Amino acid sequence: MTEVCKIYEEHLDKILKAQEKLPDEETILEISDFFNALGNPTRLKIVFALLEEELCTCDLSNITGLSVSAISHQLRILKDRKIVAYKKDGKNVFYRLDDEHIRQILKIALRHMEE
Amino acid sequence: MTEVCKIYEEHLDKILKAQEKLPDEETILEISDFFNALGNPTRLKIVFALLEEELCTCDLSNITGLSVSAISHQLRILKDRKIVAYKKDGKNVFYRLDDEHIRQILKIALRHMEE
DNA sequence: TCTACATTTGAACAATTGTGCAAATGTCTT
DNA sequence: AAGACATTTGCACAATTGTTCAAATGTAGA
Repeated sequence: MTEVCKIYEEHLDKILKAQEKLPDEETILEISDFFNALGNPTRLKIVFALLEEELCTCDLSNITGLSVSAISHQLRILKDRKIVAYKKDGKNVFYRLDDEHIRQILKIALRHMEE
Repeated sequence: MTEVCKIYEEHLDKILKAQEKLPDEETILEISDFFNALGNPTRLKIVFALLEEELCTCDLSNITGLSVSAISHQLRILKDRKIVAYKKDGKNVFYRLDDEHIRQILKIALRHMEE
């Protein structure tokens, strides 16, 4: 950052208070990573598809029309960010949503969109 | 996409059902844009700062330590995605969260992180 | 062990993104 | 009208991202 604007005396309080209340950098990064995971059409489609029932990589490829490889790469991201969990079954790997929060957030996001 | 894996006979039902239930492309893009807006550290900091009270571009620059220009660019994105609203007051432009859904979603995301 | 197929992985590459800089715009005060 | 300062905007550039391809790995069955 180069440019710095003047701090109004009267804004100083707000600024210090806001800075204090801001979550620390690490928390910010965790939460933004979480939203970022949902902030991509392919990954969001995967998550929506998993709302109903668990599906394997191949199913998700067929559902979305994307290559198995592309799906697998995105599944890794969703897995790392604790949005999906998986279970191996023979040659297949079945993915499911990792917890109830995901469903809640999707529901609110849908409601938010309908305005 | 090049590689396509075989559809299991027994998975065909799941696949068709999932495809049917999937929101249409436009909705997917809208929702992923929404999450994407929150999925960046700078923008998320702005949103957290605005949880308490409305702030102007300059305040947000001071709070985050980023240039006024960088903040302004990110505010435009948050504005376009209906996450923040603004009001002009003389030389200043004050931003605030646009609706209650944002607060709800942040609350759930925080809870999701605490596990 | 060999074959078939599901999945993952790493490299490569185009596309997108986030930031700072400089210039433009807007608004208040003198 | 001129100066001061907040904000926005367009450009440039480095960094990140999403996809494909090719190769590697894993697993079941002949």
